[in-house]
Amino acid sequence: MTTARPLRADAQRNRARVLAAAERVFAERGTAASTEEVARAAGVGVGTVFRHFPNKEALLQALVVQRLARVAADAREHATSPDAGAAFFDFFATVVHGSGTKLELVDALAELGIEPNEAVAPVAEEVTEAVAALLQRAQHAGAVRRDIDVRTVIALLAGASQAHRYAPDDRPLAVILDGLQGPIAQ
Amino acid sequence: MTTARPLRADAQRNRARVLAAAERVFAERGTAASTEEVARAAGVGVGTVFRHFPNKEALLQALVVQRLARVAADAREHATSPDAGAAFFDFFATVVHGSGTKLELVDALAELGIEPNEAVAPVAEEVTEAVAALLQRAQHAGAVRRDIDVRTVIALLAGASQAHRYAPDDRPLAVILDGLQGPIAQ
DNA sequence: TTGCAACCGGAGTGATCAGTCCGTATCCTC
DNA sequence: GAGGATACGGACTGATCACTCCGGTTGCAA
Repeated sequence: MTTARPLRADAQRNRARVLAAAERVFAERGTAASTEEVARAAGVGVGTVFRHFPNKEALLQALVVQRLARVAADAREHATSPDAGAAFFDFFATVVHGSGTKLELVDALAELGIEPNEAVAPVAEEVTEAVAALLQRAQHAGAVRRDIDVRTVIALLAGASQAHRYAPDDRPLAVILDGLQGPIAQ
Repeated sequence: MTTARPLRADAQRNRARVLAAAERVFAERGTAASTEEVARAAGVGVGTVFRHFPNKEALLQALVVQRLARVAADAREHATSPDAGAAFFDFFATVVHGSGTKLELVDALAELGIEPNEAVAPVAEEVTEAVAALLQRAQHAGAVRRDIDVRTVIALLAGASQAHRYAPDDRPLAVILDGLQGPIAQ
């Protein structure tokens, strides 16, 4: 909890550049891309990358945190909508469409032998809470079936994003959204 | 199309051992695990691994082919069931449950910069055809909505498997299967 | 403006990994 | 069971990568 002095202006700028470059590079060439490649894309030396992120794992984690934070923000934005059902479904679609390579990173981390740990946990919590709020409201409004929980919704978010990569149209998403409303009443 | 002479007995045995070991090792430790680790797990020298599979990429591909072949076989098995709807849904659930790390490998290949190429294409075709047959029958029987195609089903198979990893119960699957039947008739 | 702490770049280091090579062992044919 | 073809093991090689280190640069406070 040591509140460090604020970064110097150039350091702040470089940190942001590295993060942005890392997102591009890892999305395009996979997480096996070298740190040097990231540095080059950021217009920065490798030393600078490692000064801001002690190792590659930390860089990957920072990326995951950034993305999860965006999802949480998306969820909170949709929370203000008057139509509870639409809010939930719009949010769901937004995440899937904007996913790109979003959830691959989580897998990448898992593959590297890192479980969602202390660095990611707080944001994961944030996401869970924001989605839970959205879900509960939609369920109360009768727009979403009542027999599922946040955990299931988040799993389906990951699943829908994955499906979207295999068939980049909206049909898989449509099927899942229909399923979220409930089984067809015979 | 050069039909090679059959492998010597020990070569055949070793090839199978390597494949089995590779499946275990890559599932447990990710595809970044070294070839030497695979060799050790197979009780074999690295040279033997590379004799059977010219490079790591080829080994990964062989694994993917093996798994896709299993899915195709599963699909064909279910094709004989008298209940077209149950056949389709049972098949879907079987793949998701048995997936384990099944579809991660496809991603792994993609991450390595390899698209489903000539080596994988024939099996992919097999899977597509077998699933298409199952789907068509289920649609005719009125068990599955008519506005989706094989492509979508396969994408959902991948998505459901992914979701299953995040929430290893049957709720995500149930949602997707419900969605496959159709939207709730308001 | 000056002085110094904070930051930068990138050559260098050690470790790891995919893939090769060849002397040795094993299988199979006759 | 002998001989030749086939396959094996594992030390070795070259390339690559994560990460370090330090001489030089830059931002900022006074």
